[in-house]
Amino acid sequence: MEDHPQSTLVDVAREAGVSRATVDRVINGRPNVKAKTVAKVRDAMARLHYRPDPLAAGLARRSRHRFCFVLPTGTNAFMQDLATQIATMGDWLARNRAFVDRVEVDVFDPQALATALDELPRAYDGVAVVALDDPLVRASIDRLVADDVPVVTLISDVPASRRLRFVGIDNSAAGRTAAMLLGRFLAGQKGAVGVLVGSLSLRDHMERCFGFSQLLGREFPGLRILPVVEMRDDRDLAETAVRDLLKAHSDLVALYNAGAGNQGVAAALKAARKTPRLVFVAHELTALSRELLLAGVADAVIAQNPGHEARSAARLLLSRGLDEAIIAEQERIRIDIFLRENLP
Amino acid sequence: MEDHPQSTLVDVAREAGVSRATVDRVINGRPNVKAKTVAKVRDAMARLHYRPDPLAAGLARRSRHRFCFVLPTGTNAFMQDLATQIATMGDWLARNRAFVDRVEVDVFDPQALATALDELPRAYDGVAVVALDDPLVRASIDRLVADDVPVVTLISDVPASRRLRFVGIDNSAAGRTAAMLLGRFLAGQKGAVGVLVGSLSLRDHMERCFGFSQLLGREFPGLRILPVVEMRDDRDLAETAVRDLLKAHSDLVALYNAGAGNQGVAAALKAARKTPRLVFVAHELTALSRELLLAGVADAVIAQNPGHEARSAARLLLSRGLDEAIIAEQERIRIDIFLRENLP
DNA sequence: CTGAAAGCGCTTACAG
DNA sequence: CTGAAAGCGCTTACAG
Repeated sequence: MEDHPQSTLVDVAREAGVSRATVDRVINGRPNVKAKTVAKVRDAMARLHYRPDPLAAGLARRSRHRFCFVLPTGTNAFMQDLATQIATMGDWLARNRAFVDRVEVDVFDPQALATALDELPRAYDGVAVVALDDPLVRASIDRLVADDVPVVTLISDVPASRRLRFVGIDNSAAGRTAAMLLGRFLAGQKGAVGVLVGSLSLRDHMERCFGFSQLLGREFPGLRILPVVEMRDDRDLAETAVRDLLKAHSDLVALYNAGAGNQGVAAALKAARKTPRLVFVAHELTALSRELLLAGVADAVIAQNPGHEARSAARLLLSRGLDEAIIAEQERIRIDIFLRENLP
Repeated sequence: MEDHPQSTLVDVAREAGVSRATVDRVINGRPNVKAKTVAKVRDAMARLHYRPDPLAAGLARRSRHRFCFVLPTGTNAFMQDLATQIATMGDWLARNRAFVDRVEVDVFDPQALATALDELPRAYDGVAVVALDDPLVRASIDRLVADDVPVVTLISDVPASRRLRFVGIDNSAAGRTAAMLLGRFLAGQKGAVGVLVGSLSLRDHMERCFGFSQLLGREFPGLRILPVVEMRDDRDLAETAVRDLLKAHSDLVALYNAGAGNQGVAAALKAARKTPRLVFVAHELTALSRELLLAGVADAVIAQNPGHEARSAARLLLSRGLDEAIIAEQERIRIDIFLRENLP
């Protein structure tokens, strides 16, 4: 059992022959200390292997962290899950003197999102936003950052903005993953593949499509990708879209839904009663997609973990406020693949 | 922007008309307080929405947490990764006044592991152990727990023991997942399937085999599972095993390695140059398995995240020491599926 | 059964 | 440029 002796700031002060206030100045890089004194203190710190206690510092500073999470309105199951996860981490955050507010905005309206961001009190110590890649939104994010409010983008990125970081998955890779599974599950079958998205002006949906087409085209030449259908993540529009695809293409063998609205897709597939079943790959683990997987309607679900993403966003903002290092590996959001067998 | 006013213990003392020491007694359930006083304090706490500050409490208590992680010796890449991840969280732990030591033992020797556990200083505030499901080991774990040292099992469980919790994946489900992927990738092809493990007396390997056979037998009747080969996670033994399988079964179409030693499997597959390629599913994401995936030698890798597991074990032990709640969802270890396309 | 006082390791005015 | 003193929110002996 190893020893872990901790020397304190007082020990360093004594060793260096200065006061605690001076040691504090050196540790925190505050001004007005003679270079010679700085050196003395640094030496003492090194000799004693001093490691400051950030918890005590936080207490003395009475520091609090207020964060704001900006989420899209609506009943999308994934976003609801995300909201729940944010609420769930409240206790943990409170223990770290951190608090999060939530704001909801229409995700399909860049102007509304930009305004919401502009109206955010600059007293916030950090903002996490499910963004829209739009010049207006980008400008609003940059204004926040200019006002010294760190911003992380969540789920959907605005790469050109000055956000601290993007918390989400590589959506092109997610699309490629979907294509690989779908292609291999079809195993040589030839035919048409339908692709649905909420909107091609949503960066994440667009990137999934891109990755999907890219890989399918390269690896599975027997499969023909049909023109992408936008259905605004609406289950009725999705249902109609799938019905139309089935009607128009008798050789339809598979479906990839890069957006929400799986309820509609499932309804159309059920009504069609095609044999052999179409291969169907969807996104996000929800009560519904889980059911579809168990029922054998969906073959695979590509997912990201909203709990992980919420905590990661909070940790990043917190680490910024506390000036602490992060564990990079912990903040990498993975592309999850779920089959019926590895459902959590 | 919401307000988050915090009342302190002093506020509660004033409101209840008692001293801080008494409030402290009530908060922490210490004895020697009149029921009436307890009630007064409770009321005041409720009125002020008082929430104790665990960081300040930790400071005043000068509490430190010493944990010990007991890992298998050897050069197994996954275990090395686990060791690295444990080291990586040192900084974060230190900030929380926690420290971890590491002990290494031969994983194939129950007696050695039991002795190592018995010899662990009872001053530890928690132990995480990559266990062996053996009566000797179980008894040693139970002795630790009896001595008031909480234990979590890591990666491989001892379900009958009194361990606080198991940090790892559901290995039967992992085996089923492997079977599902392998079966679907074969897509109707008939033939023999080879299965390798390190040892059937390792609970995790055994459970993977079990899940694998169960699902393959049920869902893919065209595939014939060959008798399981034990190769002690040794690359040379693994290579020989695969060579033998290839020689003995001309209809071998797929391979599942539930253990380590993928290097040997890959070498044998390479030497055989069979067309069409065998479908090969392996476990754990390592430098090698990643390469095999990229090279198209392995079709899928079933994995667990050692960084997540190390942090989860530490969080569980820490939450025990601090008497704090955990976020259950965060401590669930997922069965990861990696294809070439979603490699991190 | 209860409280006054000192202290945990650091920071913050304030004085010089 | 530097230090003495008070304080962050809680706990710990000790006294009564």
